[in-house]
Amino acid sequence: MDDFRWLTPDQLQAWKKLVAVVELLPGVLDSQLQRDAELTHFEYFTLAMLSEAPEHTLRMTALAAITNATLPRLSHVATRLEKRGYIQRSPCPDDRRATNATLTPQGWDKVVATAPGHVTTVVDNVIDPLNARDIADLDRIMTKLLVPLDPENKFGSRDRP
Amino acid sequence: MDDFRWLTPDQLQAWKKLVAVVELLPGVLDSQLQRDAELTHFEYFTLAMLSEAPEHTLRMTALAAITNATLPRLSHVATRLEKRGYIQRSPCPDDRRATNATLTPQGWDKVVATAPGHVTTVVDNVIDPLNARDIADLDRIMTKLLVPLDPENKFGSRDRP
DNA sequence: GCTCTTTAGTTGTAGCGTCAATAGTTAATG
DNA sequence: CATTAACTATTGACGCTACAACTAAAGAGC
Repeated sequence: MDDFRWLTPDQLQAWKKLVAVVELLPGVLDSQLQRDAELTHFEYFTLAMLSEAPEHTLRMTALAAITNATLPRLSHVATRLEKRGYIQRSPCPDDRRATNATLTPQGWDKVVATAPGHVTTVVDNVIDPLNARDIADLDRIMTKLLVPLDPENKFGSRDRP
Repeated sequence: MDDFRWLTPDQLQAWKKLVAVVELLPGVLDSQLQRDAELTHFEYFTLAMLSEAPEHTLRMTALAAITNATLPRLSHVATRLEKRGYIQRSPCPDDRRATNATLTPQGWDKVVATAPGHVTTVVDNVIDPLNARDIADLDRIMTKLLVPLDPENKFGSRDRP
């Protein structure tokens, strides 16, 4: 690490800043949501993805995919969200191995009540500091990064909405 | 979340991709380091920052700053790293409240041995997918994001190296 | 039809991070 | 000076995630 530079100075600098953002951003999102809604960002994002799904329902595997989560992680979170009455799980009729997760009316209300504060946090911390060109560049760069991070596009992160 | 768009489609898309990267990148870094060196990325980064410091020594607060960590987090990590013989803590002579963390020779060896594999992972997942313009854009955008994420520049993330 | 493999999901455990509380030290105020 | 406030660091408890092991059902090969 002393006299041999593995990354160029420009690369190293950009990398360190990316690391800083990756370390700091989750904390900012989590603490606002924890304070205002007693939800982690991942819990909120899970509810939000269900709220955008047809019939507010997705199979666990599909939900894990669009939330970029492993199945065990989602399963634990689903247990907690179900206990709190925000979602309900039911066996899938088509495939008896599968489970459907459905947003309950209370879950919908929770998303509706929580969204404004969360979006404000996102706007303040991510959208407002950037102009239109920055947003376009950010999108382009993140798309490129997701190729190796998610090689099979398993999580569908690179799809258009 | 249905008929009222809080973010424009472009903003929403860029935001979702940033979230995906923030969720996926730590796992990729952690699993390589865990597999090859039994180190978390944060542990490695902590050792690396010490390896670049004068006399391989930093005060806990300063170390927490450049690693973007809270003090309790660093304190726990320091306990583990000290037990494994990679760092040593000693009271600071100048300020009896303060503690200095110093990289041990074994800690230095660990960094030297671990760096190549880690850098390869970074290159494969972050540097190679991007061209020079992307790197410059990434640096510019991350710098802007760090303003609200780290308002007082407490962590020094925006400083030149 | 019967194995063998793959897929879907859950559960338990161990490890890491956050938060609140604490102790000890220094600086600021009157 | 004496008192209060602010800073530095650690600790313990609790919650969340990763990993491995496991159950159960669907598909593949013969």
